Amino acid sequence: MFVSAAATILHADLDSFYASVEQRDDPTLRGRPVIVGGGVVLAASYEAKAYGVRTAMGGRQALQLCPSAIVVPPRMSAYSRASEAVFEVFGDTTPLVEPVSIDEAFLDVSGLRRVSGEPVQIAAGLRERVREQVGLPITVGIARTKFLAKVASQEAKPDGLLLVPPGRELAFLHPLPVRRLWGVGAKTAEKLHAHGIETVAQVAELGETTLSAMVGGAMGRQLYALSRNIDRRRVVTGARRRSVGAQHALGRAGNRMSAAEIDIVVINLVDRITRRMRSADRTGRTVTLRLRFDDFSRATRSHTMPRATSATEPILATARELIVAAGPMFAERGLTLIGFAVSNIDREGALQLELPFDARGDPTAVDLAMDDVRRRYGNAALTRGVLVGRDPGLEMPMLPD
DNA sequence: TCTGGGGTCCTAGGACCC
DNA sequence: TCTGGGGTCCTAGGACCC
Repeated sequence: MFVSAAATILHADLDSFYASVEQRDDPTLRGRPVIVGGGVVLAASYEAKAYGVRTAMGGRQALQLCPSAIVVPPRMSAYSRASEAVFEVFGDTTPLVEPVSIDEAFLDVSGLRRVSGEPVQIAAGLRERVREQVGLPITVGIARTKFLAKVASQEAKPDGLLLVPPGRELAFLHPLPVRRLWGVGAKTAEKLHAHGIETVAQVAELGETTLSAMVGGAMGRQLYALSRNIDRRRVVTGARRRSVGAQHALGRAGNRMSAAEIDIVVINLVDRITRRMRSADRTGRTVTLRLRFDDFSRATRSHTMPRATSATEPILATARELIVAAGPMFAERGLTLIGFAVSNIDREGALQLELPFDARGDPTAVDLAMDDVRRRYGNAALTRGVLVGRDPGLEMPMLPD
């Protein structure tokens, strides 16, 4: 008989992260409803959540629900430092850590049994250390799959620990509402509700074809798998960012901004983005302009440059071209937000070799460079690549892929 | 009721190439 | 002369997540 694997995937998720940092740093906020943000709620303490306050809710509505709430402005650098400290604890627990966001991660603790004990003990120790060393509450879910570990941590919040034992998975999962399935938001839930589907159990009764007809191909396949707890994704380290972006909400004032004022915003955004790209040693080819208007409708415009870069100048030039092309929409629809993102980031392992000579004329040098790449990164790095010389017109394929 | 800032992935059409 | 199918890349929009 098939013997099921043990539950060794942890999903660790800090509780009301920003609000918890504020309560940690200011004792007068402890035990009281705290809202981080202003225009919108970025985070709410559990005391505020008890009044119905939710993340992303408008600030005014939040205060109507909870008039006694204390609103504090966000301190992003404090949250970054707290996050780093927590991830240090993660890294001490196991080398297999996959960050999900600033306040959550997956940890694979298989193979640690002899050194550190059972996953439940490891998780309990992790919670204790985060509490003692960083001063923050954290919830951990444990299961055989990433998806279920995440569902478990959601169920265990706040300040909890929950193991879903192998064999008990579907009994745990099936009574839950469809919104708990990863990727099911308001729209998809609505589509499912329209067919009378409210619980995961009801999703699991449907075939893949039926589901795909309801919610689209990829989502259908995903729902089919998740509702049966089929999730083969591993915990992976070192995943790379696929885009770097920044945005700025203008509010109603956006309507009255001159071209020069808009240009200042554009310069600022591009500068922030390219600085981050350079410090992370990333380059990108596609610049996307994101716009939002009075009625909250959105538009995007993008342009792909001939070569990946992190230099301010070409990215700013592209950004300005996109702004000029989109200009007519501003007056028409009332501009309220400008954002940019640079994507098409160099793939992991993809390398760009800069050779200080015409590579076409010196095959030996190319061979040497390729040998160097092989030594440093292995053959996998050579499946595809581009050689770039000092002459911008020089670009030759290294291998046909 | 009023809505910030940072991301990921999917879909679909058109251009272009073989 | 008239015709097919497959693949990649680019662009725009949308849903979702924290």
